[in-house]
Amino acid sequence: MDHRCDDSADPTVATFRRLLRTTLSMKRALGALFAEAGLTGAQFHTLVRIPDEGIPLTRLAARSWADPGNASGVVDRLERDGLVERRAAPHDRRVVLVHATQAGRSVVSRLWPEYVSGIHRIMEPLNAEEQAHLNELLERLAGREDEVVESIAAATG
Amino acid sequence: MDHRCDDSADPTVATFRRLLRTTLSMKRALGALFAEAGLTGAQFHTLVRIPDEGIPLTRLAARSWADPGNASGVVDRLERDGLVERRAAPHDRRVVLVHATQAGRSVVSRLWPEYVSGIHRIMEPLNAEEQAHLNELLERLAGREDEVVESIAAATG
DNA sequence: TCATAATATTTGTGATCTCAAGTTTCTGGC
DNA sequence: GCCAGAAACTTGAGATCACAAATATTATGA
Repeated sequence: MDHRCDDSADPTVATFRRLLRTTLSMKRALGALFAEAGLTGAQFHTLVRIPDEGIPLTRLAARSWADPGNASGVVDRLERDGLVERRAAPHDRRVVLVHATQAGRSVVSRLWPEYVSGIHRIMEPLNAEEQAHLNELLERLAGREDEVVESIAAATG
Repeated sequence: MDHRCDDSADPTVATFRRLLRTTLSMKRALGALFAEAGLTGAQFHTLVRIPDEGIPLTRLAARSWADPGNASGVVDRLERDGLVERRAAPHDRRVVLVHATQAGRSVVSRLWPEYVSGIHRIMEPLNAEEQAHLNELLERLAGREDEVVESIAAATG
């Protein structure tokens, strides 16, 4: 089926595939960083998005681009490892507020500089102007979806 | 920890996050297309990479950017659904050649045009020149990694 | 007030994914 | 010819992800 389904014949498909491929290899590179600290990428990205005041689980899920059901599991494991705790929300008994523990905060503080420098290393082949251009192109591709998600999240809290 | 870990303060981190975010939403959009045919994205991308002559599983894994262990499971499920079969390789009894069945070929033939048009719809916000530029930027980010993978794969077969 | 719709979370299923063994089968060197 | 080392797969554990069903709670409208 190669003769019929040759994506390299279509530059748009080739670009799309390169987008997936590049992103995947970047995620793998960063994963090694998290692994040193005993975290997964999902756990780090979830933990990092918890504000000091705590946050409803569903809103946390939106902030980390995850399904609420998935976020629940990630929080389970973070809680098991003592990095996070669930507290009841005073105004609404349906809501579970997720808080970072002291341990969780310190893990993030320790990992954050490495995370940033890791990303800088990954993005190094592009200068600031090119990165800005990349950002603009991606922004147009994503459309307005993140604003939508963010507005839903804001309405929830 | 928001005050300390504000990614929007660093344009490089923001761009990186946008890359992850955009790619994720694209994958989700395409997933809906595959679901109609009873396939997952991994299954489609694996199936599509099987040449008519068949291909060793490890090399197929490299072509679909997957771990061999991972690809083995995907092939399990494709085989269960009758889209693929495993055959012994004549020259090396360690090797399992993965072949697409007639059913597998027809699924791909049917899905391929929708796949391509779906990608074109996703990439629509960018014109050809912008897509080419995006491709070039991503290519530089990915470095030479895919050439390396491809060369390893070629040496294997 | 009360039935009903909407929300917030959890739980369960099926599929991936990464990584680390474990098994069988070559290959190269002595 | 024999054995250590490499290669091709498979299998298993732990975690994620997409999705659907179930539960608890709050908000709404007649």
